[in-house]
Amino acid sequence: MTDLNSTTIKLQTELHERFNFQQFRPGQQELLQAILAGQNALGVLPTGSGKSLIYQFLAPHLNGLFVIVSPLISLMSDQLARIQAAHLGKAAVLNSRLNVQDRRNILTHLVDYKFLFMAPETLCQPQVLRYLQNITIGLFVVDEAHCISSWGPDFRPDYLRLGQVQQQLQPQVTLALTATATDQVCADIVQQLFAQQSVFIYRASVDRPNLYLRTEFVSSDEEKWQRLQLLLEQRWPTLIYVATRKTAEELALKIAETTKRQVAFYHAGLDNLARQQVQQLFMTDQLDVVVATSAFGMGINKDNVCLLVHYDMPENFENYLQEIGRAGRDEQQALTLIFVSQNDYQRLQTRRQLNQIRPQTVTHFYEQILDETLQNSSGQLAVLKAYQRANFSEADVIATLTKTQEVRELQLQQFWQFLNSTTCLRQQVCDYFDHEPKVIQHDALCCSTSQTQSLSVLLQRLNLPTLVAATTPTVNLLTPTQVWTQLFVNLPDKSSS
DNA sequence: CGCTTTTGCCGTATGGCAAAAGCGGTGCCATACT
Repeated sequence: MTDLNSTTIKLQTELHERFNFQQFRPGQQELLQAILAGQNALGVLPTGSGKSLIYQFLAPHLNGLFVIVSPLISLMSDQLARIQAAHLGKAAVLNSRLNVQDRRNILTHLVDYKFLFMAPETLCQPQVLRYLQNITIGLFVVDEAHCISSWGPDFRPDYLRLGQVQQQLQPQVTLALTATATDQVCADIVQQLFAQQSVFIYRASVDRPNLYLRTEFVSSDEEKWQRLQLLLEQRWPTLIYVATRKTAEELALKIAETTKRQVAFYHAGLDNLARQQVQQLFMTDQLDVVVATSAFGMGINKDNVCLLVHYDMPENFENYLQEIGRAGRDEQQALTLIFVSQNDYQRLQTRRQLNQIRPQTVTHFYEQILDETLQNSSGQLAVLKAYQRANFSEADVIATLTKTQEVRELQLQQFWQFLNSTTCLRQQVCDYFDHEPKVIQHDALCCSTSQTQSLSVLLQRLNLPTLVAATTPTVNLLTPTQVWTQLFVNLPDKSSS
């Protein structure tokens, strides 16, 4: 007891002295204590709760290099910049954007570094592994660890190799971090990454009391548009999620033409410059509305989004939670609204069936038989090639994909049931994700099952914070109108494919 | 799967019609090319 208390005080003193924070966010201290005691750990902590502080804090406490696996280059650069700005230790990013010389310099001087960031694809390269196996790894961190479950099977298979890599690297401690994980996803992470090793798990609740969750039933796309217009009368920082790049562009254009909102679209077909411009304009409130695909998300930290609309529904709880989580980061009241349409549900159903990789296709790929499906789908081919690089057997690939497709199907059904249910939506979100049962305060400002009220009445009651007068544009930034021109010039089909 | 959009055919100015095509979103990496 005394020991624990004195450790607590020491940690808090250090937090204050090194980082100038008064106290830990929930989970940080528990995870730190477990790791300092030599335990592997899995932390499920909400976005913005300071996950990266954990490994930053540990730098002076554990010998050896900290290897941090991150899914996106932009996230790596972000973290690198922060560590360098705060002088927390020598740090580097390893990825394909480096030239041969820089890459070799890093790999041959690994002992000089404290933090090394990279994507799983880089980490899994035999050459990289050889260098890493020759030095002491103090901490192995898998950031956004839910990617093991959500991206591993049918998008980025190298995520499935992290467990094997972890065993080869023999780090002193391994830490997995994520913001969203059900019991099943936690089990996946534990099994894939830690196998037989013991793991300390800390899980915070996913509940966000300042988010109002609303379902809005519609029978046509026209009806969506009618209701969206009501929401765009005020100057609220707004994020609209849609299912396709095409819809993103078309809806943004429609909004620009018919409302007073400053708007842009955002999807992965835009080049880096355009993406950065949209992000920056949105961050600085020079854009009111961004219409985006799921490309808009990880690593974008705008805290005052108070209206978040799912114009098209996502295909599962996991994506839904991640996406509504981008509203109300400032703890102010925010409205999240999802259009529920039978058509959209059927579209998702048929698309999922169409796009799944069939066992026969896998067999054809492994036996090098020409397969029509593969010829028509470069995406499927890329996934299979990644599996092959990772030395998966045909049977393993088929088994993994079959299981994943069953899971995806179930996830969609569960999410559809949720949207059509009449019990508290926030309660259901917690029931779905949280490990510990939690009772939600189900008041009038909770969700659309609370009481029937029209959209306009609800908007009055919620009293969302509107933006004040437009901020003065920063020098060198394009004005939104120019962004428009720019974005339409950069339409994806011209440059790619 | 079933619906919408594009293409191809006539044969020569414009449009009508049927057949065919298309049909998602997330990002690493490597390779081959400037």
